Amino acid sequence: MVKKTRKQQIEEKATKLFRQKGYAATSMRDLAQVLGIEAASLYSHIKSKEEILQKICFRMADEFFDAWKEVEMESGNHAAKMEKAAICYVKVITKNTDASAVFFHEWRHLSEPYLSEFLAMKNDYEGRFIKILRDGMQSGEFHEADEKFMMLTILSSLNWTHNWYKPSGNLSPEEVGSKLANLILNGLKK
Amino acid sequence: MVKKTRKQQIEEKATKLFRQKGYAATSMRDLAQVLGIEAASLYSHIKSKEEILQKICFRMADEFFDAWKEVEMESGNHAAKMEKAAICYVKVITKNTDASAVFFHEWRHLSEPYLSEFLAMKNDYEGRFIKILRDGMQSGEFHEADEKFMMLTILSSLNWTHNWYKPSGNLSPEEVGSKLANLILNGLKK
DNA sequence: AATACTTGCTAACACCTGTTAGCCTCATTA
DNA sequence: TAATGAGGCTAACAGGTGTTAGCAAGTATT
Repeated sequence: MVKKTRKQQIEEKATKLFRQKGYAATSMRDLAQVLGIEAASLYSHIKSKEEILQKICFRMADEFFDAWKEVEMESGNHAAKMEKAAICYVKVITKNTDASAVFFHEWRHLSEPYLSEFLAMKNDYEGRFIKILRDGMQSGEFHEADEKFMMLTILSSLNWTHNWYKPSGNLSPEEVGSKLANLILNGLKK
Repeated sequence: MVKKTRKQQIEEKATKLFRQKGYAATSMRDLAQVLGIEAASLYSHIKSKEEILQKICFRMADEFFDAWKEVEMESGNHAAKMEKAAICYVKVITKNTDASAVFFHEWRHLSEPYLSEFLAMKNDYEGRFIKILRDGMQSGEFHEADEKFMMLTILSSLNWTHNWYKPSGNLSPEEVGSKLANLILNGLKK
């Protein structure tokens, strides 16, 4: 167990609170209370409330991009690539469901220029999924359909993982990602 | 064009703002400004800020339950039932994407006893989806899999519709629901 | 022993929050 | 003509908001 700095502790508790109550509805006094200190004391460690949100959002974004490297190494067909993408994506989400929930729901409270930067990254990432879909359609591996529609639908299923995944459950992140990919690729029907 | 009461106008603008900025981050003064009046004047028409949220959430819930009646009339196999459920669900969402967004994201700001009532309804509704899945698995129509996992994944795809559906687009709600059902039932792969 | 860093405090700031009280005006109805 | 109700106003409330200034104690480093 590595010793955590006070700043890390603050970010951790803030992540939990932001998830639970939402960013806007969480006050610095709420956060301070959880840590057993006064609100003003927080500012010895952090610059602002929004700085915490920025850290959470951009750290998660970094992790998603990092995980994509593994996807690029996948040399199978497009279905294999899609499965790999799902697994890597879910792995990042399940590693920290609190931060993921904040990442998915609270980014809109970022102020400029962070908001624009965030949206650009989101767009970039979505484009990578679209590419797999497009390539798979062109090669005849996937059904022809609206790529963007497909991408949004697939990502929404993957995103939702943060809401129900429990590390204590009997499914590993890889298994969850694999099962999700299977549902997406092969559907419900026999 | 039916003449709208002031109260209806307030709820409409509030829905838009709650969606845009979130419930907690929307102030009564924000809302008043959009309507061109003072914040205090709002209280000639409404009881409280939360009352607006309650109206939005429970009206949407009612619409979802109403729409289910049509699902119950479906007499085909379980795949047909699932498709019908998806279509009816999407129809409700697309009819008012603003209210849907608030419904899906802001319900946690309801206070008791409304919160508990809301969660009970949510649970009930999810149970109906689970039943279709379970029946379909028992009859051998669907692949065997964790029902709750399946339900959550399917609903998350359907829920996301509010985020990208534009009434101005070239897809009708029925078509969107049908395409989503097709992806869920048959998957991406040929 | 001197220095710097970490961590925390109290007090206060300027402003925003939802909401109430009391009053006024205007259009519709009895 | 009188009464009613819808719609809106100003002023104010009690409390919450993020944040800063200035200070103090303890711990680790030089």
